[in-house]
Amino acid sequence: MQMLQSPLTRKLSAFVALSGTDLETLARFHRRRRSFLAGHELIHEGQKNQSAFILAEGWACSYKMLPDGERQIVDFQVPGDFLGLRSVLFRTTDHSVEAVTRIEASEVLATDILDGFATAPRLATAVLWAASRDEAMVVEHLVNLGRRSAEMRMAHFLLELGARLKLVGIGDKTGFDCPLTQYHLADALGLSAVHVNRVLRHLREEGLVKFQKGRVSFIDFDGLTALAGFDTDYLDQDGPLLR
Amino acid sequence: MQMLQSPLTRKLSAFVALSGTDLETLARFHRRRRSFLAGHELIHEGQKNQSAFILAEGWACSYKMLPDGERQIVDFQVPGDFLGLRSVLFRTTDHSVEAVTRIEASEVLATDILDGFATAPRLATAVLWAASRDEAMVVEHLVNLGRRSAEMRMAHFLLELGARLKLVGIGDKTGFDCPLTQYHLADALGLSAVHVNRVLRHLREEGLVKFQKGRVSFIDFDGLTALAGFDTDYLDQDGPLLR
DNA sequence: CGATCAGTTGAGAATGGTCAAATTCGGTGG
DNA sequence: CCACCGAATTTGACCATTCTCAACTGATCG
Repeated sequence: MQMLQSPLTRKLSAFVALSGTDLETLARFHRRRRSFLAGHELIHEGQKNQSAFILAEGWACSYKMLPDGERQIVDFQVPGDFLGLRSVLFRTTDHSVEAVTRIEASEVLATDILDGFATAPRLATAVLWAASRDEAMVVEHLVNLGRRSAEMRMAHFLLELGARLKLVGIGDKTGFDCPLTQYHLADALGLSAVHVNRVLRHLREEGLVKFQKGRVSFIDFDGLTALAGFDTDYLDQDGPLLR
Repeated sequence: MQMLQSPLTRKLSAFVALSGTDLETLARFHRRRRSFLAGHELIHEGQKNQSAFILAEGWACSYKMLPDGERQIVDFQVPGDFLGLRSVLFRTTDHSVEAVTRIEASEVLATDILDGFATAPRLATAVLWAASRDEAMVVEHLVNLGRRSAEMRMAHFLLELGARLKLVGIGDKTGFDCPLTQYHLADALGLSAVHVNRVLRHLREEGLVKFQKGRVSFIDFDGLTALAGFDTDYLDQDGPLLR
């Protein structure tokens, strides 16, 4: 089985050196390749026995709807991220996942994961690490919503996305291509779309970041980092760790 | 090893029927019993190789501090909950945990958990479930902060705590004893302590819920549930599941 | 019996929301 | 190539939720 290094492999390798068995098991997660159009809902809140996916190509977002029709985006997923891993063990899925762009993803059943854990313990640790990292991002997002101003939220959000994309080889310190609309940002940051627009303008006028025509450009990276109080520690991605 | 059923055992059993081996392994997690005074910080953000704890008695809270000295409480822990499980695999811990009351907890090392996973796979699944459930609560909390008004946040928060405590046998439909101050609520809900006070007064005047002298009393449970848009699905606690 | 900490209340300010209307832009059909 | 459409973005005016500051009450504790 000779596949090019998948984004997930790349990400996990940044945490732990994977053995041959690990890589084979991981490769087995990548049978059942699927592709979905932008806007398609892969995972439905309230669904029973939902399987998970590994995102290979494109962007997705996970969210919850409220009774009044409002939406809160919990996180965006980029290549190498799991979709729906959290509630693979739940009776009913607690959130939905939708393709933001056209995406390519591998479907993974709950049994694949649990069996894989039994045969490749080091991989299990790596997947646990990835899940912990996802949770750490959700936690940081929560802090963002609870205690930061609209401007800091936006700055922090763009910096986090930049850091995550760098890890999978998309984008660099100067910026990244970003298919999100201002409505996506609003639903993620707990703001109105109108205010998102104002915040983006202000950050642009301050000479910190630009978000135009589907590209985020960091103008003053350090200034932005300082404004956001951004610290990459919670992403835990400073070179491989063995244990 | 014949110990009375610990709150964690009780909680996990609500998810999966544990075998003898599982229970023994679980019991081994409960060596290294510690006790801490109210206010003690058990887990420090930024610390390396921090161990985790299982809370047996009392309340704790996990939080992050911001550069400007503000605090965001991510979650409260009640008996049966893990403390610091998320970053047991991280180089540096991404959050702090502090005892709200005097607490009793068992210290668990990263190796205990990983070795335990190898010998008791069903227990591993149960712990993964518990971790997923913790994450689901953080996600619901995030939705709370992003898209709900102060009043709905408070209502939702009190209902969730009530549901969690019922699962471990503390409190019931009429209410529960609650050692939190209004400052705790403020830091958890992303509000000022002043506004927390006003919101509580309003909920009391509406005849929905009372929080006085360390006790939360549900007056109109259904009305409160409707106001909050509270749905227990994400807690996934409707009777045991085998698989 | 001060001291301290949690809770309570009021007045004014600020951040961010709502509503409504323009403007830009990428596509699409003629 | 051009007219047109819908979606995304932009801006203004006004409004509301929540914050901040400040003062006061009440309980607890040495």
